[in-house]
Amino acid sequence: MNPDHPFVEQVLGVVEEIPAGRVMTYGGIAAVLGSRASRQVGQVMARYGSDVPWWRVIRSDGRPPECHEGRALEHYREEGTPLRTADAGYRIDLRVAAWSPHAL
DNA sequence: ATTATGACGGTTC
DNA sequence: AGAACCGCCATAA
Repeated sequence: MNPDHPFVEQVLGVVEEIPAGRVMTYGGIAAVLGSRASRQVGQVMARYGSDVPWWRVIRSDGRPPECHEGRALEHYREEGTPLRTADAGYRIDLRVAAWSPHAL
């Protein structure tokens, strides 16, 4: 898997399309690319996600990656992403914040 | 080649 | 709600 791999470019392309305050799940992105390889999306983010709004890519649980949940929270507050603050940390309101690149 | 692991997801219990 | 399982595919050992 190198940066030139089409899958990588497509993933990064989709992520860049996500508007501020909105989010997309790993599986969602994989689905858009006609795949179910949500893990590959995660891998791509881990390797090449440094220069895209990675915090807008979350898990289907409505929580950002465990490693960066604190980091992501700052961005969410900054962008006004719909959050559902609960006792055990917080989670994104997927019902409202979920986004799809269909309308482009 | 085989096994384990990972910024994951969905189903089942 | 939480845990166990299986599916997915690239990488590392």
